[in-house]
Amino acid sequence: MFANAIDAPTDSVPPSLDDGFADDPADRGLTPEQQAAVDHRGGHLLIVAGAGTGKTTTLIARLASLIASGVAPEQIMLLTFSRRAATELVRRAEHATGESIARRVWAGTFHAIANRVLRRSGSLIGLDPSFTVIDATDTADLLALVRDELRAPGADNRRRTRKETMASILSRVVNTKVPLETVLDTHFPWCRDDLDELRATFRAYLDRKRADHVVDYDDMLLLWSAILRTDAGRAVAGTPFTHVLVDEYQDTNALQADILDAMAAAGSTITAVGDDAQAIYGFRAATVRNILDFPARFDATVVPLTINHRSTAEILATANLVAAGTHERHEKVLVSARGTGRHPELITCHDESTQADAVCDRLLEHLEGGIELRRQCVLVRTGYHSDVLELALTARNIPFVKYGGLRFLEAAHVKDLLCLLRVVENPNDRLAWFRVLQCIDGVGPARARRAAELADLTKAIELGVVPKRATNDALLLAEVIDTARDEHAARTPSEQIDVVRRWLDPRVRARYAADEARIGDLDRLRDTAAASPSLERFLTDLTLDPPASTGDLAGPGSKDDDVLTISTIHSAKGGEWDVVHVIHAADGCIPSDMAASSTDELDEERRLFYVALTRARDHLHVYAPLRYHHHRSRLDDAHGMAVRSRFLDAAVVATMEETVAGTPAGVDLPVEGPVVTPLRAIDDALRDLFG
DNA sequence: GAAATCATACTTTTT
DNA sequence: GTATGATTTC
Repeated sequence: MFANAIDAPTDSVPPSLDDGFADDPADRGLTPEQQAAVDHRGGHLLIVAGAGTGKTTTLIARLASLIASGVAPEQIMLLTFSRRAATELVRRAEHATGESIARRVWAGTFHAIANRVLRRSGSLIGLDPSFTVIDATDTADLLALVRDELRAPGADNRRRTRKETMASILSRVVNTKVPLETVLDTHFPWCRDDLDELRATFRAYLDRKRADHVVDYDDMLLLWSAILRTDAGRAVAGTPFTHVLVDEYQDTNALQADILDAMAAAGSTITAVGDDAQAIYGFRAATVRNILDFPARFDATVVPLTINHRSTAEILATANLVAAGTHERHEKVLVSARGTGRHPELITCHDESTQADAVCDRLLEHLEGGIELRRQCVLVRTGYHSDVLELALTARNIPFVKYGGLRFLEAAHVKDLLCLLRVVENPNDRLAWFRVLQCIDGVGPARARRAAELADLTKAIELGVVPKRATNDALLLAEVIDTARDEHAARTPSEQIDVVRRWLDPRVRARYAADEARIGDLDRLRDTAAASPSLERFLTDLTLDPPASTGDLAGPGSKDDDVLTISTIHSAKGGEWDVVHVIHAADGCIPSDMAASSTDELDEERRLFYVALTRARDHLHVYAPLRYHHHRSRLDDAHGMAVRSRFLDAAVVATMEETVAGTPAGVDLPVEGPVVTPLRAIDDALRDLFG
């Protein structure tokens, strides 16, 4: 999955990104409304595409149509939400046009395209083109690092803003262009007292980033936008593109709208596609205003797509009712072109493990009915909601891949390796140095900071920053880095990884538990690196397109197997499945109790639920467990009572078929300990009798 | 003075 | 399972 969609698209087919049509769109006719969107010429265009209305199909057809009417692929920029979507779009457009356009169209996420623009034209604004891209956790780490440096000795020991929170605050400021003080007041009131320290930290962070030739996610957009605001930049990165197509426009932010503004000013015609009812990235400073204001801001033609080709009328009826509860929305009712089918099922489950069993039962029923696992999907609000289910699936030998919620790149040993590689690639990267140096026995934060400041390990050893007993170890590290960096040797990324691992592996084994599994992770990284042309590309691809599923790094083999998909709702955006199982439809899960404090947040949670429901083509099962384990709550280790999701109000439930799994609600069972079904309890009692 | 170790609290969603 | 703060050890 790391192959760059821009330059080297893969042939791998993601589980499902069909959006309205299971077959190739070229084989089907377009509806009149779709055709209108495809044929539009002249000015900017907004396609308001409700769920399942064939948005992707239309976008592909428009892309193909533009090329057919003489637009060179090089003049087209295609901005998508995920790299997976970009790869898939281009692949299908290629099929539709019969031309080899994959290497010619500029297709990718905003961030991936920004990377390409910055590598090429960053020097126009004084950016070293060999910069390193850092991810959100690096941003947080770097913020913590510079804050510690700023902190006066003997300062009070009050609890300070968490580093991840600092990163969120900073990101919101950058992406919304709203002043820090206002952002604190509106979104982070509990950090208000930290205003001064935050201001100073953000300034120091900025200086540090620039000095180290390091670029974070928000910089990618910010600097791209800045380049487009120079005459030279516009000439190189703007004017050459006569058409810019943007997918999922409802989930873009103010900065991204600015970029489109600049592209339009440079002469590009913008086509935006999106659905305000599916805006689910407000937490990342995306704003629905972008899509609502698009027609006025760009003086654009609006073409709505209202015919749903995906779901049965019953599923759509339920989803429409859920959407109707959103406070600020555009009135819009989707009409199904699929005809009638089964009613969505609402399964009230006694508890989490009953829920897991109920899901497995239905999965297998559908499988016997001829619907393969790959045509089914389990959707969750947060990654750990599927923990219990995953155990049950494993126990029943049902294979699955999980999308989203994966923290592979955040595992300590993985970060160790990546930082080591970053040091090889960019000697200025002091955050990477800081981490790498602490892998040396006898070097902690204090020494690491001083040595990182020098950004030169040999010099640090000479100056005695490293304690005597660690000198040999440090010399070995310096040698390994030099060897991997040696340009004359012209090593491949995999070979470079092998070189640094000669030093790193023994330390990973010594330092961490479950060391063989961790070494295995490093092996898999090594293998994926084999596909990258350079270390820089490997590192950049990894941060811009982190492994999204458990299968992404697993290597070949699973491609042809019939595998179930488990996904967070966020990661399922744009996907569709014949059968969809939405689990944990309980208050506190959906909506998440982390996001239930304001109307806006609740509306976003409701849209999230709507997105989940509208992924289903034929069968929709919604599960509401009445008890579940609060893994991470203050009621630690207690089984809490759950209430069915507030989005499942009486009117919505009336459109569904209600069933019960496990012990009916209201029967009092032991709250603690393993919950058993009555039959099992009887059997257990018998077994006791048997002795 | 700095590093290693222990104890405690916290854990949404993602480019 | 991991990040942070306090405590002990080097």
